[in-house]
Amino acid sequence: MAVRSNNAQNGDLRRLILDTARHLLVQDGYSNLSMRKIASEIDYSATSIYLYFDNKDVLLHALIDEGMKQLFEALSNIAEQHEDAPLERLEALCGAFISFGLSNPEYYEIMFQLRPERMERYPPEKYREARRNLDFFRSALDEGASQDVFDVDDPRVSASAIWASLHGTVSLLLAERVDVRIDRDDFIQAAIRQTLRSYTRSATARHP
Amino acid sequence: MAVRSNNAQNGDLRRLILDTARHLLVQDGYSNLSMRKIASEIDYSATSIYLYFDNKDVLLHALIDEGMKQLFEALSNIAEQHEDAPLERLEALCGAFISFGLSNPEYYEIMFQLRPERMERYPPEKYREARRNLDFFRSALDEGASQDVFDVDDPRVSASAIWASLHGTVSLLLAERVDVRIDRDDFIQAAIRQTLRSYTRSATARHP
DNA sequence: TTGCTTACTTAACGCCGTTAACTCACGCAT
DNA sequence: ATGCGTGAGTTAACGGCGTTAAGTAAGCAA
Repeated sequence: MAVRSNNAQNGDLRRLILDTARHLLVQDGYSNLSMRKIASEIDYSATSIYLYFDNKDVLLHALIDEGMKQLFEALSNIAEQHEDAPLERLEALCGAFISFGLSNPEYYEIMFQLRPERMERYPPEKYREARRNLDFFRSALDEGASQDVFDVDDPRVSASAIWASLHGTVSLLLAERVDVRIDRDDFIQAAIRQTLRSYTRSATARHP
Repeated sequence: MAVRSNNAQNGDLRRLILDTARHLLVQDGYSNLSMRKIASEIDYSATSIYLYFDNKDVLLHALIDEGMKQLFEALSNIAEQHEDAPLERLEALCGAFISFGLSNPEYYEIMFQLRPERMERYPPEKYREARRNLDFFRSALDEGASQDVFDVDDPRVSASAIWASLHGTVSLLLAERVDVRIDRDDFIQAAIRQTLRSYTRSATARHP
């Protein structure tokens, strides 16, 4: 209870739970994150958490949301650094996505790697927000296409395909599934170059 | 115990466990697969399983192995159907990989989506075997490069990058994370075309 | 017959998410 | 001042999990 007085005055136990959950997630990983641990970390009973979150999934969704916002910030920063150079922007966005995943593996796991069967369906409003991150890629493709830098059929589909490629790259790296004899940065560069090369209209153009 | 007499004579309880595990995995998914359920399914005590498998991870590895062999079969079949057409072969391999993932989601999950922290490190011999699957892609690139069909720097790296792209595609589809407004097959085709286009040396060649 | 081995079971430990029932201090109306 | 409702938090319990330690019973060898 002495401990408890550390807490911000009162009423925001919810906030405290969320902060602690984030902290434990990053420290111990998703698979070691439990309601009981979160509770004991802040000297409350496990059931207290249920006063503020319906269940573990809901708590998790709140964390996912934080992660999506962080990713949005990262991509947003990158995007405005290359405002009128779609190719460079797309390349930088790819790098930023991968780097976000590699620097925040625990967030990445809950954001993109949890199968839906183990999780309540992602609520639609949040889903929409999560998709904003994809829009950075779509816009870059769109603008690039109109400037004749890119050769794109359907930017929405292509953006998703790019995302898939980046997601695979991050996933394999996080799962340590890439051949150890392959240099990590070489692999990342190859993945990005592979992605870009598919859409860049070469100087000796494809369309006559 | 009446039930028990159904079993193959004796001694191959190990086999029975494995078959039951596979069955339950496919039926209920990885997240619902438990030692206790496997045991109760075959009317043995949960601890019996430990007479044949050191722990759940080891049992899982045995299942992963089965999956890897299945995938190998699938890719192998495809590869020999396009023996001397590296481009068509690569395209077919991509399609086969994705189709394997989508038709065997539970296998796919344990084979490629489990994070290593929740699993004992994949034993090196099995790791090597798993990598044989990647060799189909590497060979296609290799042969394609020597026939001047592909423009490849390092086939080992490129094969991994292709794999990443395919893995991302399957993962997003299985996790139902692709924009619902995008047609599933369009997405798959886009992903494959994106991958291929990065390596195909266009008729109006890139290198002068 | 005794004793060893093999194949399996029972009981238990310490985790987990979650529910139901409770306590108890505070603020308010009487 | 007294009683009461309410909100915030608790304890106890349920049924699940992986795993270990100890026990048991049948079969076989000497």
